[in-house]
Amino acid sequence: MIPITMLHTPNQNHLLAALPPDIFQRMYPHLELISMPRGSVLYESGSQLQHVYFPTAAIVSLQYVMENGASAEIAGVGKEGVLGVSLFMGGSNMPSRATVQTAGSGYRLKARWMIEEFNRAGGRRNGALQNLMLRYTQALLTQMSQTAACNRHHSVDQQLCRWLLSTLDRLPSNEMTMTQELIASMLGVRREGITEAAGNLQRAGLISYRRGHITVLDRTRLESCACECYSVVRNEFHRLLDDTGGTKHHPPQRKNLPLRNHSEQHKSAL
Amino acid sequence: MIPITMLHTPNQNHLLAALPPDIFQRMYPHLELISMPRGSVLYESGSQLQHVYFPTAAIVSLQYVMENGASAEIAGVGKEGVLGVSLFMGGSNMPSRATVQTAGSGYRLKARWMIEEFNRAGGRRNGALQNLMLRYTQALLTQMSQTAACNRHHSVDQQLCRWLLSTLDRLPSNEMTMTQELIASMLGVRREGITEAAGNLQRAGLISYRRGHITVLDRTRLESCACECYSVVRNEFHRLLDDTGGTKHHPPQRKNLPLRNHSEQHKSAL
DNA sequence: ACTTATCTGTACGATAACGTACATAAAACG
DNA sequence: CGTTTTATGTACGTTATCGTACAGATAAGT
Repeated sequence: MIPITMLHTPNQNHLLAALPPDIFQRMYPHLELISMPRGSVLYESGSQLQHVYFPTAAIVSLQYVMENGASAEIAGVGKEGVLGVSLFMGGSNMPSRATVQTAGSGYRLKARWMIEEFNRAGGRRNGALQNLMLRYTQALLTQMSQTAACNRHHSVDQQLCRWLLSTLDRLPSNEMTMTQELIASMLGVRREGITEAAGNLQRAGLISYRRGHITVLDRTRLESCACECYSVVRNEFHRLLDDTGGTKHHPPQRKNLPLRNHSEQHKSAL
Repeated sequence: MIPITMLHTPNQNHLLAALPPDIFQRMYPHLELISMPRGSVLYESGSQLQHVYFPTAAIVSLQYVMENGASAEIAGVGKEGVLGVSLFMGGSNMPSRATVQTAGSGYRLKARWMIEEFNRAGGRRNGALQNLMLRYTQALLTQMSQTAACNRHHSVDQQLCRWLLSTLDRLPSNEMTMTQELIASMLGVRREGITEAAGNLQRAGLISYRRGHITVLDRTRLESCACECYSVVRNEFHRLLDDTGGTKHHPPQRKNLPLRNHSEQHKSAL
């Protein structure tokens, strides 16, 4: 068996991979590999940030927990992102809680180091790290906006599709370890609602699952059952973060056609 | 009558007012006073940003319009904020549309000037403008998160209260010019839903209204009918932006008690 | 003053999602 | 192996919100 340390390198995180070599070299000795077991909390809402986290294999959920205990995921972060943007945005703590949703690993960096490097000026423009982090934050902003609109207008079925797809994008295979209960708490709905929605998808042959394991069988059809929110967010991430540090412009990648939602009939394809 | 130009000065916008004198002096000649009539669109989703806007009296709504035409406000911006954060975040266009919700005026600044000043390094740390803008963006992020969670879990009645309060905070008086139709499109609900919710509030004596004009009569009780979201966002804005440029820490201002929401009985006070 | 446009009130069936309760099934554990 | 825990399925009444339709009321326009 290959030693586990060989399986992990910082540039499995897309942001770390996109850094120019000189900055990465400077950062490297400060990067600390950590494992992120499912359920662990990287930081609580309101607590002081000690580190920023760059997931490589793990998926972390930013969720807001309301006073009555109800919760809702407002964004997900995987290998494409970083946790703790508030650190360099000037608030020293995050407004939400960060919980590991899919176990894996990642790298972390001390808050102080991150802040200093973020504020380091590179020539007449600011540093590439700052540039990258701000672009990521902008993408995160889009993700949150879309979540807000999605929560307002789209059905649980559509949101489940959206969630499955964006989770899939952060995973190496088409199988995920995930209970319906957990998905329900992400989407902020009842567990029974997920049972039903997932049942529909399974009957239609889009996914299959067994006690905590979901396998996506037909990604294309899953996309056509999801609301527009999935592709809007994905396209924005590509637009902002695909050209790694360059200045050339990307046109919007592609645009999914409208599918089905609250207002129209749905489940027709299920 | 006092000439209208006397009524408008840049520092009616809190961000402009919080700038250190030297930066403000440099910025001043580039600030352009504009009027923002209701319904005008400062920018469309996806369009290139030509300016950033600092409202003084106007209130602007960031709303996401879905493919089927349904819309939802994801954040509001008034004299406490700025429009066009994407500009310095690295995306050159916004993901949402910015519509003037309450007529008024504001100042704008050419995109190029803003970007250059944003990236100007001040000593070993970056400029105060950058610092301020990032803190504001962080507050905006909180607002969006909260909107997402609120859309998921809170009733129309609660959301109306929340919306009225946050609008009130951006106005000089306790009266606003606003139709139910318009509020409905902000909250992303039916107009009839607002008629009912507003009727409840009026019957309870918290507000009074007549064809497009709403007057808040009892702010305190209105707060106790709103969901926690209102105070969470307000406190975060204070925390991040009240100590203008200083480094001292604010504790959370105050914390409203839980009130009523979907899960509990509501309308009891109405 | 009269007409027209716009805004507000009300009603009613439809429906998505909820809360609750309990049954079955599949893992985990001893 | 059997027992316990955990995950999933199902059912049923309740509720918030929707969609639609239309009536009355207030402001604006001519």
